[in-house]
Amino acid sequence: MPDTLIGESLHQLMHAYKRALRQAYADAGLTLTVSHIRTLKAIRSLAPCTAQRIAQRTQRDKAQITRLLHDLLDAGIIAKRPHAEDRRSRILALTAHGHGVMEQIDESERHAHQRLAAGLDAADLETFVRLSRLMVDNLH
Amino acid sequence: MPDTLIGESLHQLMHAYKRALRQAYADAGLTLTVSHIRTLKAIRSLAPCTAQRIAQRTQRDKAQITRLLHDLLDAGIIAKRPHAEDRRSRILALTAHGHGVMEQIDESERHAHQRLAAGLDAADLETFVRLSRLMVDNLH
DNA sequence: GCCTTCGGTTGACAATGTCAACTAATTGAA
DNA sequence: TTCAATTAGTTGACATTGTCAACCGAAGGC
Repeated sequence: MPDTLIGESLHQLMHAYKRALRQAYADAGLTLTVSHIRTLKAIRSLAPCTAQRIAQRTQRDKAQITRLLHDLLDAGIIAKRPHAEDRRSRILALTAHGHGVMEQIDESERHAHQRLAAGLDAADLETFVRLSRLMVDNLH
Repeated sequence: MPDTLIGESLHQLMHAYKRALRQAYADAGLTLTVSHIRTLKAIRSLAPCTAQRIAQRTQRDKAQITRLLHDLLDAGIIAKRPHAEDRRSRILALTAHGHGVMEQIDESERHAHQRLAAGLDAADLETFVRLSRLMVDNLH
């Protein structure tokens, strides 16, 4: 098994996946980028949460998170309130509007994910995720 | 199995993998980017080949390929010669210097790949690649 | 010969990623 | 209590990666 095969497979899959996502979002009339949407999913999943928590979850640079959050706040998709215990931090959550946007996102991704997983059964998918996780953990 | 789990796993794995690669290249004193190196690997694998072939293999935009090839030609890592049958095209291959650089690249990646695959056996890796390929094909 | 398609180039811009410097807040040790 | 070290988030600057368009000359098909 040549090492390069994993790397190349990953690159190609990532490109293809992102392209599929972008197409799905564009088809749904969503103007948000993959990064914005990924951040929103993290917020939904972690809500209520802080910027730091999102950065940890998504393994992204806090500077990037700040910028993405700024856009999402401006768009009224998320809202912030003070953190009860830490004045440096804010608590973030989806707005009602944001919940609607998330539904659009979920709907638009449905097709992309169905295509991605066509012909793969639940065990395959679970294996893929499990192996991915192992590899991520290996690199941390 | 929530759809978002695959996507999020992929994002995280890709980020981690690229970071590991960049670190490995930097540690080896290589100044080439992940994209340059990926292009070189394609050339080595396909040599002799054309820009178009590389673009196909790596699923990248031909404009990007042109730019990357330009850098690699400038650095003397690859060389070009006329295409026997198509005056629009050139045949590309690694130079002797380029072969040396590739050895450095392989050496530097060794560690990163070992870490990536720690605790995974050959069957796991093969499964990962197989599933990745299936998914890429699904999206094309 | 003519028209369409194609390989590669260049331009322009968007998206994503990294690192540094900074401020204000928090924490923990003395 | 004090103070130094650390931390959450912000801003700046720049690099890397990705997309799409326009273009030119070459190739291919009718």
